[in-house]
Formats: sequence, structure tokens, C-alpha cells
Amino acid sequence: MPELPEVETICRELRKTIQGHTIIECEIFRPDYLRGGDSDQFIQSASGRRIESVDRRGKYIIWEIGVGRIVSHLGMTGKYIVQDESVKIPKHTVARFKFRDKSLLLNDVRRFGRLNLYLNGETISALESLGVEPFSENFDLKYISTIFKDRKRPVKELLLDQSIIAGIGNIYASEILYRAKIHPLSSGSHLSKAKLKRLIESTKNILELAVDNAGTTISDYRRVDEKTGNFQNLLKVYGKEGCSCEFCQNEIKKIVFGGRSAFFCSGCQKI
DNA sequence: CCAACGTCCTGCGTGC
DNA sequence: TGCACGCAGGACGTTG
Repeated sequence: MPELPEVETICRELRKTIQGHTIIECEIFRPDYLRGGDSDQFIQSASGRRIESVDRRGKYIIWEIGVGRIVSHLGMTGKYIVQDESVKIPKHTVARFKFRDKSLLLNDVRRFGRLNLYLNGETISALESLGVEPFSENFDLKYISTIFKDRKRPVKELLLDQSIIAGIGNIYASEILYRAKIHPLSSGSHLSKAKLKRLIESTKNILELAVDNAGTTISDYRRVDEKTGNFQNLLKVYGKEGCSCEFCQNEIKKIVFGGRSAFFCSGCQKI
């Protein structure tokens, strides 16, 4: 499931492969992937445009194409695949961008992702509602204590809220809380200043380490050259229920709330 | 404003 | 062997 480190890895690879290149033509195989957007207009507006830059905001990938921006979100299983030649198009490919010497495929088994083109001047509401970038200096104690002060919800749910911090998903939320020694069910408004400080530092540290390791491949995530990430080898709690904590040897437990699973150490992380 | 919940979607693992 | 079922979960719309 592409979260910030996976999306950042993909952006870096897209910069090397398609930034500065011109979209000769594009095809949309699944118009519903545009979520109500007009696929004919997409094709019309994107064709012939040079990709000026590739950027990330939260889990969104943004291509600047002069007349506007192409914005994609990979959802759960979305991936970009660079093809050197026009070989067979794999199942679940939703779109294809053709360049002079290669094609870029957008493939998404479960189609939770999305792809849209916004012309200059159009508001991109999905981006406007995003919270702070974890690596920015605005993500500090003042910001997080102001927001968490009135939030009684479990801290793990707050970490997953993209309008507070942009980019954290279910895997890194558990890893961040483990490193910060905070129980996932702890209420946001009840966290001490010391815990909030640890939460911020752990968020930055875990995400940076994961970017350095090209993200986490559990099942679907692949880089644009179809290689896996490496951070799955460094996970401490996610998917490790029943194992013992490498710090205190207590059992790693799995609980479900807010519709998703959380993993934590029953010894290190107390409410 | 905040929170809770249903919806979308396919592949895979499990149990009978 | 086949089939039903539950699970994985990011964003968003609806409801309270």
C-alpha cells in the first residue's frame, strides 16, 4: 500500500525516467478511474505536453505539464510501470502514457487509486485539504499540540488523518507509535508534551529510514522497474503479532479499531 | 466543527 | 476439487 516513502520512491524514479519527456499520446482503459472526470478531455489536454516536473504532496503524485497538472493517487495497489518496448499490456492496466522511446503504464488491481488532470486555475480540492508534510519544519510541537489538544480519538487514527499530517498510512502508523513508545489507542488530547515530541521525532525518523530503503513491499508495491522496496526487513511490529519485541521481549499484539488493524508491543506501549 | 460508518475493488488464504 | 467467505485498507460521501 503506497504511503509517503513508497510514493516518494516512485516520484524519484519518475523524475529519472519521464521528467523532461513529452507525452506523445495517452490511453485511458478505465474511464471510471478518473472519478467522474472526462477521459476524452484528459487525453486531449495531456497529449503533446512535456512533463516539466514530478512532485509529491502527501500520497499524491503531481506532474506539471504546463497547461496544468496531472495528479494521481495509487490507492492500495496502484503502480507505475516503465516499459521499454510496447510489449503485452498487463491485466489491470488503467492508463498508458506513450513517450518517444518508452511507455509508462498505470496499473491498479483494486482500482482504489485515481488519476485526474487539472487545468491551470482549477482548484485541486484533494490537495488543498492536506495537512502538514512530515519532513517540513512546520511539522513541530506547536502545530501538533494545537491540533491534538481537542482530539479525543485514538492517536493512531489521528496519524492516519491526511488533513492533519499528509502521507502516513497503516503500516507506518504502527511503526511510528512503536518507536515513540505510545499505545495506538491513547487519546490524542491526553498525550503528554514528552510523548508528542517523541511522536514527531519518530514520524520523521521512520519515514526517512523508509525512504532510504525505497519503501515497504508486503505484497503489491513495486518500484517503476518492478523491484521491491527493502523496509519490510526493518519492520518491528506491523504484521508481527505473536512475535516478541526485540527491545523488551514482550508479545507483539494486533488489535482492530477504526476499521483497520494496529500492531503494538504490549510491554513498550502502555496507554 | 468532529466522529462513525458504509462503499468501492480483486486476489488470496482458510474452512468445509 | 470447488465454492463461500473474510480480509487487506485510502479516500470520500453520508449521516448523526
